[in-house]
Amino acid sequence: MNELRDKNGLTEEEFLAAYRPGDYVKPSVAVDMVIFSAIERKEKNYRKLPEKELRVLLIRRGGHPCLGCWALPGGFVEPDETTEQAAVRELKEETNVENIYLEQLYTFSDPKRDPRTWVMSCSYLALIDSEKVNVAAGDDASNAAWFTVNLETVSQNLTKQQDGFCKTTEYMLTLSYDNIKLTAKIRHELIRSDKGAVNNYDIIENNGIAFDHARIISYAVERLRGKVQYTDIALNLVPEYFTLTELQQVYEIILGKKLIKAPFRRKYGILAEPTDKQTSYAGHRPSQLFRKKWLTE
Amino acid sequence: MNELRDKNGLTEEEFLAAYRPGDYVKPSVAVDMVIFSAIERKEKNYRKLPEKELRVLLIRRGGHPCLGCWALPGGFVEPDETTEQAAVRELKEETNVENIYLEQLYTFSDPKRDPRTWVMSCSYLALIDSEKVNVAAGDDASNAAWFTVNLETVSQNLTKQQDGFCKTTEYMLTLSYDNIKLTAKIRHELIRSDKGAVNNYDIIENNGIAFDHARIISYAVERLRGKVQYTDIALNLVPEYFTLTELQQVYEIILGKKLIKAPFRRKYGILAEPTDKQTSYAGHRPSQLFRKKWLTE
DNA sequence: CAAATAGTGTCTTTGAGACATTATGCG
DNA sequence: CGCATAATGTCTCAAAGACACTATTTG
Repeated sequence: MNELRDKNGLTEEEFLAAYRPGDYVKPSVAVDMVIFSAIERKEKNYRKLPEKELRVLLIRRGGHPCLGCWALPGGFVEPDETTEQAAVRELKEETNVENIYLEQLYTFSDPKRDPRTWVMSCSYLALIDSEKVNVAAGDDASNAAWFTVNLETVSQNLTKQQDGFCKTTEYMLTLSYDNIKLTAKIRHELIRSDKGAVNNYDIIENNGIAFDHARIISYAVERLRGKVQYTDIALNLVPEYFTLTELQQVYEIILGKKLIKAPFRRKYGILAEPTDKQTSYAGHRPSQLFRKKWLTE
Repeated sequence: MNELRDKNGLTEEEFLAAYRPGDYVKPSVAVDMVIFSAIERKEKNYRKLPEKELRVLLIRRGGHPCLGCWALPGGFVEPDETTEQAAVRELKEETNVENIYLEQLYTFSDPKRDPRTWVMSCSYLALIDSEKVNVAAGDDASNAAWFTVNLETVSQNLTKQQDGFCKTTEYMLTLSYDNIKLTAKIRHELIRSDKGAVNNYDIIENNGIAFDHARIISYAVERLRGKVQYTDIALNLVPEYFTLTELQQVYEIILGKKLIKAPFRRKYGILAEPTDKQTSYAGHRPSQLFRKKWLTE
């Protein structure tokens, strides 16, 4: 607190005591959580290992707008909390989950993104391991579901311009659960030149995904794809004891491609600490179980 | 727009027509811009190359709160614009700069970060090349200045815990301009375990930097340090024609360390397209001039 | 010619990619 | 015994780090 006086002769203390907020229009600020998990699909052949899938938790909207559509869990930020605290609180209230990995993703602020009124969304990326998944959304299970996530590039166009370029990429996001299939096509236009960088994202098709949540989910997948390669973030998707093959599967479903075993283990084996436990009765050679070894730098 | 009716029998159209925003307390949302540039220090020895410094544009506050302190340029978001559009508008209004690189940084939302009222800050990282710097803040030059940025780790403490660790790092941020020296010490506590990841940032000392802007600037430096290594973002800090040594200097001041010439050119030479121009009368062998070659992927 | 930087060559080390080989519990 | 996966060895290739050497303009 400083003692300087402003042009009205007030100290900071006096100024604050006299301060009345102006009558400006303010936005509502919500948090939306993209909660991912790596869940095993049931395998018919008893000898084969189950395959994992990347899933996201969605909640079916029971009221307008976007009635019947599927939306990310979320809620409004309250005046005595940070957006992160709001995310933690909503996570607990809405999905009954605590103590999971959470990081701020991006703040979406298109004034038309909510048809009701001006609502910004500060989005969070959350990761939860497959053992905690069953707990999630226990209360309201009929309106919550773990959708399998698929994000694919469907077309790309590159145009060179003077001093830069323009690249247009179209992504198809597919979310499936039982016989429900939600899709969205997103167009990303990137213009790069001496005059700055412009990123335009547009949802150009949307089937059943509420608000701009298709865009938020796509953004989250991209963030996850990037960070998984140079951080230990993937450990949050794996249970307390895990095999290296399991960890590799997590990488494969995030990156959307098969990886080769030996180099994978060389690179990401540092994330795992061997234990004396093993898997058993798997119909083939047992596998050593590991524990998480978080990177400290 | 869907035709489903909600529990009150309304279609979405009817619902929206009847919609009245609730009377909840809402935050103000501001944008704050961390505008960096790489500016050459005057060199006394005519033969020596000038050295670059990483600088950030700050504006001296003329009113409470934080009267007399130096703050990031910024302003409030208006109801018909995105935060990005607000950043572009404020940049033009407040510093008279257009067409520069801009990317969203982070949304800071501590409800106490502004002593007046509840104000969130959606911060942006902006980069401007040294040739455009003179224009910046032309109107209000006496209250705007390019401060030299220094961010150093002053201590680090690592404690292993069950299933994870806790790391505490203290950073010293020093901003200097003429004989003005602003400093802040920031403590970052990172707790990582099966129960999630917690990041606590606290400003534990602050001399002359407004609000939580010391934290925002530190965050921006870290983002820049990270991104410079795997993107072409550094090109935004270099003029239309530049030498590879100049580009290397930009990397060096961002990363805070000397780099070796040959490997630097192998790695980042792809960002530069040779021209037939050269520097001249530099007191030593002239250097080839390059133009920016933006990465298209 | 000397100062100072420009620009290149190359050795070493590291690590990723690709593939092959050996090992082993289970039914 | 054979299925399916576990675990490791090794060759190749690409890139980073480190250092040395040559080239060139200017005062």
